[in-house]
Amino acid sequence: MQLSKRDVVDVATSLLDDYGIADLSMRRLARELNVSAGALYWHFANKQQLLGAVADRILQPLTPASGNWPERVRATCAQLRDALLSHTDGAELVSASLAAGQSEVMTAVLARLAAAAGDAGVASEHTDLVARTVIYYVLGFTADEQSRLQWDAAGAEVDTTVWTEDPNARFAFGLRLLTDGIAAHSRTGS
Amino acid sequence: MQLSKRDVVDVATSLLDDYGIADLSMRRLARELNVSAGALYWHFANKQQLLGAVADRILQPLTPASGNWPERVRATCAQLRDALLSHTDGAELVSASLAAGQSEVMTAVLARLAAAAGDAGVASEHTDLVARTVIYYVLGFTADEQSRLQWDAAGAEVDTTVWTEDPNARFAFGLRLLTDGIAAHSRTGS
DNA sequence: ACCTGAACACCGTTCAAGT
DNA sequence: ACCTGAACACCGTTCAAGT
Repeated sequence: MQLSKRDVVDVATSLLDDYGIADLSMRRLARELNVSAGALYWHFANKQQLLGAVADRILQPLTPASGNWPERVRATCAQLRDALLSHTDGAELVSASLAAGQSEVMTAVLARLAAAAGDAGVASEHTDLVARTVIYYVLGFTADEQSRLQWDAAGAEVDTTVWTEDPNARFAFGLRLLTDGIAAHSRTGS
Repeated sequence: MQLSKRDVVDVATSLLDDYGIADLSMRRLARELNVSAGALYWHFANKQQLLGAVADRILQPLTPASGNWPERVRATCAQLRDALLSHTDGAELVSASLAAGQSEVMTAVLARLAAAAGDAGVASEHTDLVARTVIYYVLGFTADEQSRLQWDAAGAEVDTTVWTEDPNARFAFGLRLLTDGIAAHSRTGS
């Protein structure tokens, strides 16, 4: 049976879920697919591009939100965080793909957030930066949260000093900071 | 001559500056130091820890700022960004070390920002999150900026679509979003 | 068009043995 | 105490050759 891009990405995703990003190698993926490592390079130019396709698979569940701009920002960020938390090292993988410019879905999400910023009254030359700032927050927060969750699941007694509050509430609080900041920059208020 | 931790970190930093993080390997570093690769493991438990030491070296120039809380936040962020931009892949390296919890200086910076948030009137159970949110922004923004700069220096015609504005002004604008958001959460106003 | 097999040029980490 | 040398178990990528 011939190898399809879809098969490759599916198996890569399950490898990611089971063993994490550090063990997601081209050679191991090829072995899992019963194919030689070189075969993957017929379908993908390099590993970065393959990881970008996995990132897009992870981000598939994201759909455009409706409502006023703060609702749309909150919904988009919540969807993004949920998608990242659904896969081992999801935040790390998507961050890397964003940095490499290899995720098309991420580009669409950025555009969605920039449009919301525009509706908030942010000047057009700044909407992209506002969108990126929101994304930096979601990726940073979720990468942190996920590494703690995974450490924890691995049986370590993570310091619970002041980390007692519900992660959802913490996430919402940090996001509120950003939406309040955006509102302060708008011509019309929230 | 005996190998000292300082020598190792110094040479690692110059290797980083000259060839980037992808080429900063334990074996290459050992070669540069005229030592076997195994020797490094007498001084550092693993690569992550060594990279943490390099991160701390990069962050050495950071000093506690003075002034009212928004001034301290701005100064700290400006210092951080400057330090990151002074070394090839600086933002990427420090981000990784922060995630791994291997940078002591980063812990100190976080504490500084949390204190500023406290002065802004943020409730004590949220100051750490506010500090982290600011750090996510600086690291995200600077990693973006640096990858564009380095792509550019490598001779590529990066799309200059709406990217025309001064990076310093863009950085300040995004940071303003955050400080405005913090001010909105304070009991006392800015 | 799609894939294999072998090669190239590397990795991080460990550890017995040496000085 | 500090380091070497060799080994273990891997990497990403290329490319002539096969079907």
